[in-house]
Amino acid sequence: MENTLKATIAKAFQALYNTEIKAEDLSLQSTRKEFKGDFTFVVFPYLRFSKKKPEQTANEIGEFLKTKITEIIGFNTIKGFLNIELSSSYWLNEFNKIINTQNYGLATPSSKPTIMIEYSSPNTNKPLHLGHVRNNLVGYSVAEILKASGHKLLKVNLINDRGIHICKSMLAWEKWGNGETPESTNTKGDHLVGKYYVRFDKELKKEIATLIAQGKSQEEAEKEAPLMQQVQAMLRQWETGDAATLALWNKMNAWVYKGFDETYKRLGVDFDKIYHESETYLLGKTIVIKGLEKGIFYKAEDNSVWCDLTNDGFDKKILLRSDGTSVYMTQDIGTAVQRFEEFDLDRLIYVVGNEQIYHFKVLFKILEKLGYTWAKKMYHLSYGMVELPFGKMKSREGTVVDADDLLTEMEAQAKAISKALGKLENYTEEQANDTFYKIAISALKYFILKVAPVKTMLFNPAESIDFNGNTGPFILYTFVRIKSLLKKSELENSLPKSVETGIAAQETELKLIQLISTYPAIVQQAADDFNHAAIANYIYELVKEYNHFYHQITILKETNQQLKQFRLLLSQKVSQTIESGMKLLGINLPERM
RNA sequence: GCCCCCAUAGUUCAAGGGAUAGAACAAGAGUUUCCUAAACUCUAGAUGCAGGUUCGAGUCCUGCUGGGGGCACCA
Repeated sequence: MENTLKATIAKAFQALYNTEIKAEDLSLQSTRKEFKGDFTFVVFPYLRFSKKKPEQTANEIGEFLKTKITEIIGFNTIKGFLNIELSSSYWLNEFNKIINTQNYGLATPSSKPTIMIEYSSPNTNKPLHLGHVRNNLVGYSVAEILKASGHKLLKVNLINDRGIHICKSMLAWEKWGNGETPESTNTKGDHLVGKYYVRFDKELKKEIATLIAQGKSQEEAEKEAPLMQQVQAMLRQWETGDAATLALWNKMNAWVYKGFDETYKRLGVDFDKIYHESETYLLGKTIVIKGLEKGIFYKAEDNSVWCDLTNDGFDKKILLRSDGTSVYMTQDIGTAVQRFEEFDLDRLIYVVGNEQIYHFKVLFKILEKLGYTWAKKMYHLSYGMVELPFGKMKSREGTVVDADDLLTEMEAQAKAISKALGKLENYTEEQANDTFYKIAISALKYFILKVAPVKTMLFNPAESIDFNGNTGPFILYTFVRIKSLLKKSELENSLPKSVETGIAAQETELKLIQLISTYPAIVQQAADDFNHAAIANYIYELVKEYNHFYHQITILKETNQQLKQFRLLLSQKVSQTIESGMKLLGINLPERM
């Protein structure tokens, strides 16, 4: 219909004002809800062709459209806005098309090229906190949205399993651990390792304070602290492949992986491939050396290798240390090359926090300088920090919101509310717990994903477990109410495949059809913008409109069978659209709550 | 010092250059002989400042203010 309207408007310009305008250059928008109409055409930009007043121009075009398109039952013009009103039979006909479309709103799977998306990328020295949760949820959701838009997706995780940070936990465990294990302490492995990371930091600070008291400067003290010296020695031992160090490293990392797996499972995220930094950190060196030979990079007097980006708006960037070892950038160059060699990728998306914007700009620029044409296919999907009402999250200081604790707390809250409302009677304990989990995880995911990725967001733990308002549980509630309605109707599986387009549909019903009809475009837009918040906001709008409908319109007691069936079909399609959209956010829905 | 991002009701978030800037929470007032009241209805309340571009600016440009982040032989 939008295309028909545009084509006809173009014809109107030809017929009325003798002006050639391409139909695809015209833009239509949905009429805002405070005005009557379905689609709106803004005439202001075209007044130079009509040479008439806005309202007159709009009226003339409106009249032209009305005579050409039978579905138009009327129009109104307010200033330069032409609001086109379509008949209810048009919308009911649209509805019939929609309910007979398989996987409505989703493009054919794998009909578009492959996209690789890297997300999560945790360090193995501490458990996941709220910042990681945002990363995981954003990465997973964007992957689902891109899949829905037709792309084939490769979800990958690069685990940062080596370096000084994990050595800190290892050293602290050796010194003060007394052989503790996850089993002996009944602690998740990542939490146990994190405990020693915090311990290391605490002990190091003590040493530094002592040295400063003895007259050293801050800088000297940090360098000379015995713990610092020891941990650096440990990293060197790791790099030379010292058996005992590697054994400890393997043992503690295994604890962490087991813990991460539990958290990933609980968050409902997964990966098609996992990379470990311990296996990739040497990559890139030969590429850098080749670049050096080609004169793209240069060597400093001390033998360190650099890339001069001062003509590209960046600084100079070191690529190999004077001792010949790699840095973070070197590794990223290597893994990028490896990935494009291994897979035929249309895009490579990195979901990484916005503190690394500069790093990725430099990475992409260096790859471009090296002559890789695929460098322009790389994209850094950055997201803002998660802030807390009481200050910053610092894992070394223990001021974090731990991912596992948060989920547990939210499940308890869901349970308390359900109990207080007397819901879920005659559910088994297992069924009830599954429902509490679904409610809690929906609250967390929706809370985070309704905010656009670029924004720094504030996470208030007290408010986040409030299940009223624009929240996941609010959407879940609407969904289960529809489920209950369909069940009670006893017609769920015997509804017709179409409705009579002559029935008297109410305004709220037509509004719902209209909203559902925009779903495919919303999915596409969200995919183009990598923006899960567009999906979240859309579902919320749909749910609000449905709740309005639900309160205003009688369904099961409607005596007109055609109307009753239509309302049930409409409810069913709304529930399916909610389910489809929520799946793109990684949220599964319960049957009852 | 240089660079990047953000700035919208008391608070947390919306708004593909378009109309009277939407919600939610918090505040106040209502709605259950009726399909799940975790709902619905109503009231009050906002574009940091100064210019510019445009028929039209929360949105684009410039400057300023405020907040965050980045500029390591760390990752």
